[in-house]
Amino acid sequence: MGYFAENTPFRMSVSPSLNPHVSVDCVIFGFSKETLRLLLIRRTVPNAVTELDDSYYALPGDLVRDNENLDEAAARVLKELTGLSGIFLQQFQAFGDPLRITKAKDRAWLKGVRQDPDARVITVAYMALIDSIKVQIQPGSFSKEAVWLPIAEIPELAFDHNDISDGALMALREKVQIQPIAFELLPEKFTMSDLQTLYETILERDLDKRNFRRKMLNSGVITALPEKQHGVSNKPARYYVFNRNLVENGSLGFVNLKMEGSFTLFS
Amino acid sequence: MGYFAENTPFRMSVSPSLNPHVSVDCVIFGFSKETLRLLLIRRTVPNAVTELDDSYYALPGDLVRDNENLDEAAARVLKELTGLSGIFLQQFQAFGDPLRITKAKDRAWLKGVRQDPDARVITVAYMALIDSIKVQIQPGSFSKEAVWLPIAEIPELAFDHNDISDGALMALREKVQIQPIAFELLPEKFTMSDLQTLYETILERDLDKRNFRRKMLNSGVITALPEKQHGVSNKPARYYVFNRNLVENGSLGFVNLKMEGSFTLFS
DNA sequence: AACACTTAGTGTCAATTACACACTTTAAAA
DNA sequence: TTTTAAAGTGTGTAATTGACACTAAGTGTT
Repeated sequence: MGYFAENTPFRMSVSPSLNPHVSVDCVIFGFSKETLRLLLIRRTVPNAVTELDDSYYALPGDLVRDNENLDEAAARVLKELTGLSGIFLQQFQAFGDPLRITKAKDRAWLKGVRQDPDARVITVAYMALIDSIKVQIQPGSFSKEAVWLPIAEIPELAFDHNDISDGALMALREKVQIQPIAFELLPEKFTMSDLQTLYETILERDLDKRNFRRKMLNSGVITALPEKQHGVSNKPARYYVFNRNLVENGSLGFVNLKMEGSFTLFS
Repeated sequence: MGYFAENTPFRMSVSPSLNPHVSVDCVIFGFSKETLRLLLIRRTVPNAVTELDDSYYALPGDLVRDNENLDEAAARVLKELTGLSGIFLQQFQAFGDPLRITKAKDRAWLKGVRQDPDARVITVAYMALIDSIKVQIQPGSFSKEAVWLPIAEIPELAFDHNDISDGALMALREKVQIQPIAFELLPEKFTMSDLQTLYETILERDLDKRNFRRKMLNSGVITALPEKQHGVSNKPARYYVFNRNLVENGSLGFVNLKMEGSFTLFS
């Protein structure tokens, strides 16, 4: 019925198993010590000949393989680095400036690592939301070293990775106001204060405690547990869980953090 | 200061001027006769040997050139087809399934048109919002024929273009509820009823006339003109214009069509 | 000239939701 | 027993939402 033998996905003309022209990069968000953080890998430039440092940070990423789609490639990168799967991972933007890989340090690294270091590479950027406690950096993955850096302290990164992480942060701020996804950054059980601090951190503004609690509880996205904190030297806080099921089957609407000057249409 | 002569963007090893691995596709929305429409091109399959029709519809798109970024490529495709530039054009998703170009008809077309018809192509999809009156299909562009088809009547398209247009429609529905972009589908001057019908069409639900007017006027996104309709056989409607400046400099918040079950956080 | 037809345009009230605001409770530590 | 620190709780006012039906202003018809 066509040009191929049945069920043979076609793969020709493209080298070993990597597509040398398309990569994925993951902007991995975590939340600890009241700060939003990114998981970055440290690269060492092979036979560094530049006058600059011989190491620098980058977003975890990789070329896309011929037998996987973009989502799969991103999930693979995430899994190889953190050991985790089933994580919130969403494509948010493709970056394809022809000059995105022309910085000297980047080119030195590419020379040591790619067959065709001059090939133009388009990258599809994903953002992942992780409870950073769960992450155990995997040895033997593409980087020896990975670190959680507060978003306020991100240094100059490889390629256009600063653009990408900036874009991810903007996308996160917007999405968090529309869908209840912030929970992905917390452990299963969390206190109301944890949740509020998280929102305040992402949105960079203070929220009223009583109004916040009321909204969250009325909305039905979280359920109170009987359990409370132990061993804290103040009134122990109650634990809550996120109602994943309710949200996923869409029986719940969407979060709607009202912003300055917003307006609303209606039926 | 590096590996290249000053200001020389590097371009090597990649064939003539097209990147054979990355394309852009444009989902071009228009609004006329109270329906949302897509601008599609008709392709003819060269030396059709299949038992199937020898022509079919596709989204306008093209391979990305080596000297342009993704946005530029999309703008070029849009301009070549419609003659328009400066149009609302926003990237919304990359599609990269390895099997996206394996359908028989697609492959027949690729064989007639691409150097390496087997190469895997990732495509970056854009959505454009156009006042369809302004479009004059350009002769000599990559398709002889282009048509506006109501979204309810979109046939089976090339490649994964049905997935792409479905995705665009979903993205449009969401964006329209967050940012005042629907105006891009109307002429500069429009009546309140035009605007309401547009929203109703996109959202597929009825809105209350009086409440709609109140919201739109209070929000400040539109300004009334002194001018009214002429020659209509009923009470002539007032014209309004969209306040592009207000919206673009962000002095205005964002549209917020409230949905079933939504909730709001606050300061 | 009167009337029919069609779409534009307008106001109010009740219910809901937003937002501002301060004190009491509960535990551990001193 | 007192101190310290964070958790947890309620009310009143203002703003917004949403439901609802008639009049106004033109053209076309008789």
